[in-house]
Amino acid sequence: MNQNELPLCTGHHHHEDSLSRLPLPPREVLQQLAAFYRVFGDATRLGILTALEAGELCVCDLASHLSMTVSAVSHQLRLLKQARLVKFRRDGKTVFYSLDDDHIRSILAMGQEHVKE
Amino acid sequence: MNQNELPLCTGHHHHEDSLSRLPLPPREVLQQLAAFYRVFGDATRLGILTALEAGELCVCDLASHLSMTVSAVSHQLRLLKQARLVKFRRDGKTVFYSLDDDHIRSILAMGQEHVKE
DNA sequence: CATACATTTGAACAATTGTTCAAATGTTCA
DNA sequence: TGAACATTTGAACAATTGTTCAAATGTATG
Repeated sequence: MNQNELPLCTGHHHHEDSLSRLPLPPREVLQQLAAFYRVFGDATRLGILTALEAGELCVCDLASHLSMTVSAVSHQLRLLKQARLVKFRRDGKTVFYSLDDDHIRSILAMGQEHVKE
Repeated sequence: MNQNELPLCTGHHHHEDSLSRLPLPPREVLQQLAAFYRVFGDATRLGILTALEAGELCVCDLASHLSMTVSAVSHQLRLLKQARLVKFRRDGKTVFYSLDDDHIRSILAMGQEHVKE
């Protein structure tokens, strides 16, 4: 940050008081929150998530449904796992993925509603 | 995409039927939706948005509150404007930004709830 | 008009991200 | 065990992103 640029804000502006009363969430929390939203910020991952609204699916079916490489889908599934948006179970050779909880569904629905406007 | 990799999915798996009944949203819609979520996927922008929950603020106050360059904040405000998450009005030399509607507030609240878990 | 201040903009840079390809794991079944 | 299939993983690459710096725009006021 430029040391000379900060103090130049001399004006005591409209809602400066209420601002000083509002604590800025710690940087770590903002990063964590941003990381959460970022998981939804990719068309491939949204494709996976909306497909999983139909029920559990294996990697292979997801790939053919999205017309994407199995590898690419698997990489994205790893992120979705880490973010706890999907869960999985293994049945023999195939691994079935599904939405982790209904919370995810409502988040997806809300975004879709906003885009429609 | 690898042409040889797609047809290798020979298995007729668990919910393949319900999948074929679920239309994949067109790529354009998924991209649009992803772009929307992506706006929330940055700590600086989330800092701006949460600060604006206190009321309208000028660029300069936002910058000092976030301990960031005025320029950096202005760049991010441009994205927030484009995504229609914030609106603004000019009063003399200063420009006041505020949340575009209460819809944004509920989206922020929902994310915060998820992170707390 | 000239100066000062608030904000915006553009170019450049490092950092992050998504996909691909090739190779490695698991798992079943003959 | 060995062959076949489903999935995962790692390295590499292009594309995107956020910040910085310097310069440009507005806007009020002497």
